[in-house]
Amino acid sequence: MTADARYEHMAMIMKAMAHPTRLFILDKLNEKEHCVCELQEMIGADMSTVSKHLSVLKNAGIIDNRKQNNMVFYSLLCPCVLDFYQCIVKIK
Amino acid sequence: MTADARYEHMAMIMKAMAHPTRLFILDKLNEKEHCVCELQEMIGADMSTVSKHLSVLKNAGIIDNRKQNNMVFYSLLCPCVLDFYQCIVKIK
DNA sequence: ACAGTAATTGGCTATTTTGCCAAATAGCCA
DNA sequence: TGGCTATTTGGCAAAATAGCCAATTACTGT
Repeated sequence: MTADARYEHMAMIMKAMAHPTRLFILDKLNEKEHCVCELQEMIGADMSTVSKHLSVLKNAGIIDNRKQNNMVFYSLLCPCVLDFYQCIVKIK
Repeated sequence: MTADARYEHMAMIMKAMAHPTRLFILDKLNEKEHCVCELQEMIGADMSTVSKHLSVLKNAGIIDNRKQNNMVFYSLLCPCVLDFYQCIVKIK
């Protein structure tokens, strides 16, 4: 993997996280898995909007999902992404 | 600071980092400070483009600068932002 | 099969981001 | 002052992103 490709890959993952709603979602999934409707309730946006946020995180490889009955539960694959929070609070 | 404001703030900082060129810049500044012209040489883009990338990082509070003669040297304020790299390489 | 709930997808518009060029600013040296 | 280099800023067009609505898919229970 070239250096360029590595920066592209990292940027893709960071871009996936770089949204207030998606950071909120990651925080919630760090506690336990949630279905889309639970997250929608907490966020208050349209369900399609929440679903699209989730697919951004899934495409980046940060979260995964499983189907149960007619619901889809999402879970956090890499809890380490949240370690970043400690660094960020030190900024400014 | 409300939870919403915290997510906004974190997203702003992550968005500032979420670009291949800006991640490259942070990597270089982690070794030592650099002037804009040195970074431009390494990156190969227009100097105005590099300057704008730098101002995005500066506005986010991640880097700082100092003037020396007619050059501007940039330096990394929060090396901890690079700790994130170790987490990202584990993804996918 | 039918109705109901959960989720995703397509389409659309508004907003933001990106990166170039050109112009403006600032500091150096002769 | 004038010319040179380094940097920033404004403006613009292309591309990406966000979030809503409507339509579709999928699974449940009757």
